[in-house]
Amino acid sequence: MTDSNASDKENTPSNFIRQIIDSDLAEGKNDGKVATRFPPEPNGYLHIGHAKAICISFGIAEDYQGICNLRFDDTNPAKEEARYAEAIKKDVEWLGFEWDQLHHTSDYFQQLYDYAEILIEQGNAYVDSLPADQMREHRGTLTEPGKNSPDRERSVEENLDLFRRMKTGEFPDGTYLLRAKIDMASPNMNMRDPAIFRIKHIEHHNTGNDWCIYPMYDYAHCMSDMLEGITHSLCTLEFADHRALYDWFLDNLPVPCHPRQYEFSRLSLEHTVTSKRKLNQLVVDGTVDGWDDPRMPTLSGMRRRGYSPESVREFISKVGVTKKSNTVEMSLLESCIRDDLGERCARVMAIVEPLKVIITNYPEDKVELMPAPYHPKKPELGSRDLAFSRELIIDASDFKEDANRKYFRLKPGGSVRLRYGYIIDFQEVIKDDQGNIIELHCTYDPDTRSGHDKSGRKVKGVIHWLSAKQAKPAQVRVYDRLFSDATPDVGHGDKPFTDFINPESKQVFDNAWVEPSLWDAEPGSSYQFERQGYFVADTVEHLTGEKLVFNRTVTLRDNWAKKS
RNA sequence: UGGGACGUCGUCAAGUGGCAAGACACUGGCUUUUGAUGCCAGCAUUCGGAGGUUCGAAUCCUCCCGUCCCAGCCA
Repeated sequence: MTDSNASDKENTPSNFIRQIIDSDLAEGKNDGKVATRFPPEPNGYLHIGHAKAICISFGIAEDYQGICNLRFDDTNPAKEEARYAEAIKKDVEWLGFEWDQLHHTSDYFQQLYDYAEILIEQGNAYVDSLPADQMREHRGTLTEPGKNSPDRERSVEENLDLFRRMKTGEFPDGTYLLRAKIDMASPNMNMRDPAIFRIKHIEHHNTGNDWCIYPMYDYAHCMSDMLEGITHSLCTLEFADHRALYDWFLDNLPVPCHPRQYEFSRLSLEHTVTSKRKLNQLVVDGTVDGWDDPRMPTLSGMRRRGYSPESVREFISKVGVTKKSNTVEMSLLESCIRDDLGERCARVMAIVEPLKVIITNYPEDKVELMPAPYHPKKPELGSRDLAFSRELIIDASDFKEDANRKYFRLKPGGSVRLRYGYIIDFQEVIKDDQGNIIELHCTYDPDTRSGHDKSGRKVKGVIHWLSAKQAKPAQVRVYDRLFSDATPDVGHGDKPFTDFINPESKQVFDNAWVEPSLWDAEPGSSYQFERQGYFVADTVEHLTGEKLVFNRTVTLRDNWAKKS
């Protein structure tokens, strides 16, 4: 490693933003410093798209030995709440990042106000009394220039007087508006005399009733970046048109530095939606059980689903950073979590849909202990003994009455190996009056005990199982994609995205059973249920040693299921 | 119809004038007491299209086509 700027850079794929920073550093800009920020509005929960923004800004700060601030962009008290800010902090920390400074845009309200007076004194801002609807008419359209407001040539003295009276609360909401005086004919709509401060007689979660005028995003954002000494202000593509305005404020005001804004494309994921408004709708409509429902692409939902922060960061790294609109396949995310969990999770036995199996040639009260390692490739994870007895439970899907040759689990006339146990041979299927399968009768082959096989028998199928008497009851929730369509909110004309909700996105199994070792499972701990997938003990409803509740994070890859 | 941005494998994505990385997905095969994992192999004669410049173009130029974003006193 000869590059002095980088600590971990070689582990992170480069991208156009890092190339810009590299060349800025090479030119000696910003005294060789790199400062970024993550500026969420505390009006909702963070989702996987925000994870990308977080990883980019915090990741760059880490790799270039710079700083990254967390800043709550709280300029609209009508929508923001302190509880969201708390949730956001938790999510950022969960992802494994530490902010350098914690700020609120509202901390800068006084400075923002003072700079606005300078703008007025310069003749670069004016107080407008145009009602909202007329202002819209004056703005023009995408192809037609706008018209100047009648108040545009108000004197500096009058503007200053009005602005100060706006601040003191003399006027009701919507009566006056401070606007930048730029160009009503600009082809860039953002430059047609944009609003700087509006009147809102609303209590702010951070500043209380100190203010009744609040700055707009475009003004507050560039100025906050400047006040914090941000060097690279990284945001998503839809703000590209705002860059001209971002620069206009900084170019016209007497400021000590001029941060540069760069835009990257937002992340979209197949079979879900990433828009706070739509996610909120799912919560409000009761489609999901809350912002942290394991089906939600929110970070709190993914956490509850069992995604690890490492897997999310790996996913974001693999997705890359470009300016191209993109929609990533769910399979990439799933492969990241399988990789991570597969490496470190204990393998355990669990039965989601039980089917009783009686081993007819096994003594009534006999119990044998079968040693079973927790991980096939990591002996250091240890092992436990599984009880084997006359009455067993297997998964209903591991028996099929009319199975073809390709099906090599249990079937009439067939044999199967019980993992870490014996080979059993099918004898009889027992049904009730309605023809429902009640239980299976099988015999075991004493010569086939796992690790002590004297029979030389080879069977193709291996299934997981539990001894009925020792097993612990559990609830298992099986989650699947929230939407059946890959892009529920794109390309469906007038059809709302809610038309594509997957009715089977959540299945609850109340009669599930797990091996005794899971009695001690802590909330939030992950396991591989052998042959099924990765599951996590629910952080809300799972009670260690009392009530077991597991959520399916992701299935195991299953080539056989795909083919059939 | 104005402005901004973008078009490289099914999905992401390297590539910055010298002869198309990688990942996921997919398809074969080997190993396997998880139909898992692991391993091996295959998978863009072509970069939205058409011209042009050049010994040489995904990279430079011209025109065309397509997609996304912008008309909040939201961020």
